[in-house]
Amino acid sequence: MTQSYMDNSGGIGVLTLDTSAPLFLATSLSYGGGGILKRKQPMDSGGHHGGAGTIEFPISLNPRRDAETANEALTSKRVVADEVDFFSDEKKKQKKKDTIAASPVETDLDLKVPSLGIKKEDLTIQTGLHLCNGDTAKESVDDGMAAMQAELACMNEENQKLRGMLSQVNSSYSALQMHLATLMQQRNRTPQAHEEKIDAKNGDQGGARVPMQFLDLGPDADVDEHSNSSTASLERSSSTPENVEVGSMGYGLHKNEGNPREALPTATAEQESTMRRTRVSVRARSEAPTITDGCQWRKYGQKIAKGNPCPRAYYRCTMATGCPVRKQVQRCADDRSILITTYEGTHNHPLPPAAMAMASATSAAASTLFSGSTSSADGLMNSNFLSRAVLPCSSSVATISASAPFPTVTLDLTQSPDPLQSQRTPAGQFQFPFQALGALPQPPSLPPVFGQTLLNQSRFSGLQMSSGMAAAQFPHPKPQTTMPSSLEETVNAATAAITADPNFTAVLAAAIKSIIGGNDQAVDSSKNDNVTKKSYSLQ
DNA sequence: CGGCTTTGACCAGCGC
DNA sequence: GCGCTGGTCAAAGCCG
Repeated sequence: MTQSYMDNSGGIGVLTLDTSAPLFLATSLSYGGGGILKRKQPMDSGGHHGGAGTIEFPISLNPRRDAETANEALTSKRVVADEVDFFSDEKKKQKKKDTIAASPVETDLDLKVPSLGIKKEDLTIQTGLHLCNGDTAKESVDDGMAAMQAELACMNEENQKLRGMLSQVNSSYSALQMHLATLMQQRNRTPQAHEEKIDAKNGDQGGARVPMQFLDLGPDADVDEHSNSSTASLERSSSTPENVEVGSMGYGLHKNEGNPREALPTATAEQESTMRRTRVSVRARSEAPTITDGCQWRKYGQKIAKGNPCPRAYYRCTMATGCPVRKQVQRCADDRSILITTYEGTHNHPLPPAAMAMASATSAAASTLFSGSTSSADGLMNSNFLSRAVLPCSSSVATISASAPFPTVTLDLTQSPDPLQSQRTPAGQFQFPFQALGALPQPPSLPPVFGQTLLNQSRFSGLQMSSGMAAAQFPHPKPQTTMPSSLEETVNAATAAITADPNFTAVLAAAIKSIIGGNDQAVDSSKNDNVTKKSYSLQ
């Protein structure tokens, strides 16, 4: 028996459950509201049952929707089983009469599924019968019933497996979130010591203490209340998952004008200056002139740069007067379909959730660059983790260039094995994957924020796999007790990163905020028609 | 009419 | 010092 979990990046995916158990009836169950639960049981031409069937139902990339859909799916599968039982009990006699019919029979039945809240009239079951005539028909009916019983047993077993997997993921999230919370609390307990370190560090410079913060997740207007540390932001987000509206809360990436105590990665003035000039380059495939990053930009110049026939366009942020953020957009000379967007500077104003995605990503990348020695193992690890946690939706690579005039972090989103991962909108516009990530509300049963991060990680790490790859990677998983190895590795990597580098919290916070940031686009994400499928195989 | 894009000019940094 | 290059400015034009 094979289960395939197929996902897409646009909000609707398909969970396919392939069953090798022979089935007699071809049933198709659908319900309203855009969802589809479909069981396909292909029959051979001779009318005998055989071959693998598939059960498909939609799964969104939306964690909350995923959880809900998964629950629905589990419930729906029971519905299928129940209805098949119902079918057996109530219609069996009539069914046997109908088996003489030579062609498939489609019967619409009104169903009552109170647990799903589905209107009776929206739920129909279509049953196709492929039967032989004569004496073989009765045998086929009996075989079919037996096969159906076996199928029901298999489905029940699958339900248990899926529930086990869901429970496992939930527990993993909870454990990791607890770990994160513990680390955050430890960090909060020692701000004074942290400040004293800063004082000692600046003492030789005449006591002039320069607020150093590249990554600032707090709002301008309310520094005290929001205590613009990523820790506070993270905890607040965790504690109030229902009100996670980054934009409305005034969160944005901007230069810290306030309390140095809240500076996360402390740095020298030289470093600060360097960080202000630090650039984050995003490579993505897009037919659109620019990527949709949520900010408002005004073009102020265009140049033909040396070595690239494609002109380089210069934009500056116009969301607030005096915002120093600028970006350069240029197509790759080697591959014109690749759009290279380079961001520089930090916003001095709150950002809309959609813009938080990119801003957080770039800021996180830049912070990663300066979170300790970039040449150290930590730095490399963080960069590696950045590419996995901040940009888990693709096989993106975060690289740091020291040869450029200014330090440049390059996030390559073009190396996905599946070109659809580039999140192109129907209009061909590229949307930063974070928006797809951020568009995902919290699963109700999962811990907020961090759990979502990991959920996204696991989801998108899966997105990198083709069906074959997935099958190869998870040939015989044991869903009751283990989670996918990629998720496990990612969790381990996250844990190691957190424990290895205190500055990583800043990066992590930005990454999490990135994912939270685009919540308002959750609806839009479902409009994405581009389907990127992943597949887990359960044997 | 305001906002935006286009585009040539200007400036600064850097290497030779 | 000169030339090259990247980056920015600002006037002109376009557009809704």
